[in-house]
Amino acid sequence: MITPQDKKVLKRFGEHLRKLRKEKGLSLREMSYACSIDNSKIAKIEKGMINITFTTLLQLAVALEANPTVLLAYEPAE
Amino acid sequence: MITPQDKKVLKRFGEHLRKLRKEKGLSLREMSYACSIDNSKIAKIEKGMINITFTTLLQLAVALEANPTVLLAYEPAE
DNA sequence: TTATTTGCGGTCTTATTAGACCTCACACAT
DNA sequence: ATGTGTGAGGTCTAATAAGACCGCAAATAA
Repeated sequence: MITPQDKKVLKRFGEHLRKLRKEKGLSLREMSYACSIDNSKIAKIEKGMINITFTTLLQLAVALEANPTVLLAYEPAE
Repeated sequence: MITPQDKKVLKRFGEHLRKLRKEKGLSLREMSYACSIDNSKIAKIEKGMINITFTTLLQLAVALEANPTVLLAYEPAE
């Protein structure tokens, strides 16, 4: 069950991910290629539409060439 | 699809989680109570049997009273 | 011994992710 | 105007996480 609370959390994470991707100068399709995740899926993640799994989280880190912890290093929803 | 590679990754994460739980001095049931995740599920996570979602990851951090990044701060499988 | 706790694994249903593909509108350059 | 890249969503199937419950064997306590 995906609670309204979760929605906010996922949305916040999505914003963070988007920021990281932009900083890295990647387009959705470029990032898609870099981590083998469909670009439409990445867009959904950034929009907080899906609750990604652990392995997907690590894949994203690969594309960003960053330590996975970076993906969780952000201010939670205020 | 859950590849053999993923299996290793999840197993490694499970070991790390288990270590964190032990350090915190929690039993599976205590932790279960602390984050509202069924104890049988936590056992499976520690055994690397399931690929948890983002929100579940955050829930685990709650039980450990730790920053979510701590859950990803470990040496990946060698 | 007896009782309690603990880790662990199985089962079942439902909700949802994964994964692949497609379409569209918009911007910008050619 | 034509082509290209981009963000954003929609659709479909198969795989699987979520969630809740149960039972058991070994360890621990009483």
